[in-house]
Amino acid sequence: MSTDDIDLGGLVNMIGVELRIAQILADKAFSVSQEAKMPSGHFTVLTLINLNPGINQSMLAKSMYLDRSTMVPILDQLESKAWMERRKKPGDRRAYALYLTPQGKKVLGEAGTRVGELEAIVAEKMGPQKRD
Amino acid sequence: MSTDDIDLGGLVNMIGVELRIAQILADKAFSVSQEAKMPSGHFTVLTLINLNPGINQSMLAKSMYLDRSTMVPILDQLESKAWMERRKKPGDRRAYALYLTPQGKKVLGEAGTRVGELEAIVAEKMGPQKRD
DNA sequence: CTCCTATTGTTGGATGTCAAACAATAATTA
DNA sequence: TAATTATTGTTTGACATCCAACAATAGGAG
Repeated sequence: MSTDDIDLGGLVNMIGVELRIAQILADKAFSVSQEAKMPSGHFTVLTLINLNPGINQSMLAKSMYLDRSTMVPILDQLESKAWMERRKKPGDRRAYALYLTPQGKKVLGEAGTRVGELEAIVAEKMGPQKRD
Repeated sequence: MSTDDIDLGGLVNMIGVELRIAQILADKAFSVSQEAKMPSGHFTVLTLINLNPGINQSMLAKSMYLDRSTMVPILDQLESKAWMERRKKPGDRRAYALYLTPQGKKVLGEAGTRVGELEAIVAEKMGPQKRD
């Protein structure tokens, strides 16, 4: 019995399930191909900080649809690699202002060039009907 | 500073990120609206067993793009609710054959009627460009 | 038949995520 | 101004998921 023999019924047309499968495939393709061992989420974080220097953690989390608390260990890791840093925000003693370090910008630049190609591969892999 | 003010750069066009956001919204809408407190994955499991009576755990996991090991606790829960059962498979002493119980079919039927409406709501919420 | 390989379900460890609670600080209201 | 409410970053606990390993069983090669 191969996977192709399974009756998916109306399930294949349910939007939630479709999206779920598509996202899993996209994530998998990304992590497999990325030799710079950076989770896809970390790459997104670096990109957003680069585009929005001084952004705080809550806004960053919101823009990625992640919880604030989820952001904390991610930023801890990126900061321990010295790819970005938390600076105290002038005018709000609760918040941090996030900035990429020079090393962070360098890493982001190198990884970024590969992502364009990868997206094309993922799009191809999903097939035309799913991508559309 | 609202979320709308964040510069997403080319990120919005990256397929992986788009899918991720779409799926999160879909899942959230599903779980919020579902008064029968069943995670969306559990609903999918019941549907697939219903459509493929006697399917084994590995095939089920494969068809949902989940690991075999992930399936175990899900089935444990569904079985403890007496919504489906593991029967010994004749001819293969390693595998289980999965079947819905009468209660399981009843629950699935009730939940199923609501899902159609929900999918439409999710599609609406995402907006036409994202859905397409 | 006998060995070797593949498959099935399971466990345990690692990671990613969320939700709830918290203290510190900011913003709003009375 | 004083009191209340909201926000920020963090910790903790609960899940979901993956991967690697395992024992039991099945299938194939010799």
